Amino acid sequence: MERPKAATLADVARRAQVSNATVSRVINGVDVVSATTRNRVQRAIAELGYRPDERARALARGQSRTLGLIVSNLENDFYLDIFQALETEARRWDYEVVVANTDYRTERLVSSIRAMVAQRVAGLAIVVTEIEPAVVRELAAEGLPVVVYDCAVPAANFATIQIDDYSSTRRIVDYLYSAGHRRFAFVGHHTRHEPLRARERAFRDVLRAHPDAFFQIVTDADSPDGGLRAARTLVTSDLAPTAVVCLNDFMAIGVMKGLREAGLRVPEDVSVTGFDDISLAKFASPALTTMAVPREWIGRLAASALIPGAGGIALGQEIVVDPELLVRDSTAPCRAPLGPEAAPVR
Amino acid sequence: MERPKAATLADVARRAQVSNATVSRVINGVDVVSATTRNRVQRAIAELGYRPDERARALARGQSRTLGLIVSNLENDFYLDIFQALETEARRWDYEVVVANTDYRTERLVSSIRAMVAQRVAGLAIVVTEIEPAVVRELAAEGLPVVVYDCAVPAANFATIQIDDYSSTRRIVDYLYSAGHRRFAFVGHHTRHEPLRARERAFRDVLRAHPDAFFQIVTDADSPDGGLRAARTLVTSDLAPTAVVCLNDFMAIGVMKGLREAGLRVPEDVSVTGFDDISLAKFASPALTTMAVPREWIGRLAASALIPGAGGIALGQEIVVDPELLVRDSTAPCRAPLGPEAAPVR
DNA sequence: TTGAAAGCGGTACCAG
DNA sequence: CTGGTACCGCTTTCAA
Repeated sequence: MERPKAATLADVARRAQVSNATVSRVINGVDVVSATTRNRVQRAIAELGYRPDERARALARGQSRTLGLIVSNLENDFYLDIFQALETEARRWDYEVVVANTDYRTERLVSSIRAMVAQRVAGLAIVVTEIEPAVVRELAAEGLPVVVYDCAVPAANFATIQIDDYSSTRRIVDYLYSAGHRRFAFVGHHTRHEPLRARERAFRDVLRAHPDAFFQIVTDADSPDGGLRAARTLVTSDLAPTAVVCLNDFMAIGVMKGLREAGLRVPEDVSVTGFDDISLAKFASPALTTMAVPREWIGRLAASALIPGAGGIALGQEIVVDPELLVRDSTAPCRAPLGPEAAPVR
Repeated sequence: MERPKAATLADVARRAQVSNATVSRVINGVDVVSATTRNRVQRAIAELGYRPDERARALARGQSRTLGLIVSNLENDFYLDIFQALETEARRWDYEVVVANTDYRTERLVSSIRAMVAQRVAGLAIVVTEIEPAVVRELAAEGLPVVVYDCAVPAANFATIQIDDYSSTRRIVDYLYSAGHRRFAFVGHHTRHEPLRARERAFRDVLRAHPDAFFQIVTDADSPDGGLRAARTLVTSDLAPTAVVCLNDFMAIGVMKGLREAGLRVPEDVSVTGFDDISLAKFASPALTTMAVPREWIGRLAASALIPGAGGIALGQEIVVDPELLVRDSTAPCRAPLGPEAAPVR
């Protein structure tokens, strides 16, 4: 039982009694091929169940029609949504897209980039938190069209999509503060990614400006599980925060679970906020107050920036998106007695 | 600003003053190349930033090292988990994997299959609900190694991973019945996929065997949103079910949300069950009682079946997995007064 | 309108 | 141990 190897263009040519060139012509619909010849070829194609080898075509053409996307973690809907949007847009232009998952590991970022380069993708979108200037610099030299999210890289072949993490987070904290909260917690995940650290920084900066506000910061994995563990830490802390600002929705889901486990009600006892507005945010109970990041738009934009003629942002450009605060049911005015019951951490 | 095209093997050969063959040898680590030559070549490779073109390699070798995976919907963690597991296993054997999403549409299944064939993937895993014998039959002729989940296709180049949907669902319903429930609802999604219909059939069969049990069936999209809408239907129905059996966890999340919206408590007022045991099931509130399908294992198995020498199941074989019932917090003994308050539907 | 042939970037067999 | 050289499957001049 040998595996029958697929028919080739030459097989078709032989069967249709024409040259390879002619078969190629009808496949690509170029030149003027006489109707009779065309029919003969098409019949041969059908009879043989012939499918052109895309790899060979790309090789011969010297250009591929596939885009690469590298993300940190598809389990986080934030990344998945970007993938879907990117793919939808790419498909419109008859491009394919291959995804790679880094699991937040720089080594995998590196190997994924290498793999993409080896596949000779037409363009590469990088949306990860573990990005490092050094690894990306290598790409700049490559000359490959690249778009990176939330990480400014100055290079002629790079487009950048930024989001103002700092002021977005300020908006969240301001909102919570004016709702009367004074004891805060920030739940983040380990990362050296500057834009993400900016969320934490904004949190700190806002609260430090208020002499009557106190806060603590806890860090865990970027997952509901991480959020859950973080919440367990929070509930046993002295600060007893009434407002928990989460780095993103993915962790917030776990945080709420952890709070509930401890018998605390959201938002009656504790307010919780997320970031991203993943679709699940709506289904969390209660529905999560969050910052809506337009992932759909970002994905499309990235694709069109990578596809020549798709009218996206030009390489070398930088664009910044502005998220919107969505107040849902996980936040409420503070009902706790004013003033800390304990000393603030940090 | 022209995009500099990547260095080729020939460039390296020229720079290192050796033949193409020798460069190829050091790249592949085959044959014995003298240390000095090897060094010279490696230096040239480094200096040029050379990366072998994988497409060309695959073409020349006559075999690719990438696996294809086609799923219905990556947003449903069930599929995502399979993807991750498959990829993990594939990576172990130095294979890549490309995923395609069909969004439950047969047309996209067809075009995805064509695309995979065109890419000349080494093997293809199909895990979709919209599978149709006709489209798959085309593949059988292709001779491509294929593994399909939950859809028996007799062909020499096909491996099949089955799950006993019927008896698994029976187990769930039996459990609920013995917990005292008598008024049931089944929440499914539109599908002609036989194995999925079997879940509904099992539900029906069990309950029809109990003269004192009543039930209704509602159908919507496979998503939390679909579940939400289904729940809204349920709460306004005359039957007022005390136990809701969902086709899967993805929908169950929405169902619980919908029940809560209507002021019903889970599990005090209504018990809810899912199927799959996606990671979010744990984070739902309350934690979902569900049937654990070993996706991790399925993904690995699929990969190894497709990779020669990986020791997976042989092509032409069929294997059935046995899910396990996980009783968590979304189900409880029935507290409602016995007997239906309305006539059963169907 | 159609065919011959030279690549595209590698691999691998055969000599030397 | 190294070089020469036919391909792999398809595209694309260049002529006919």
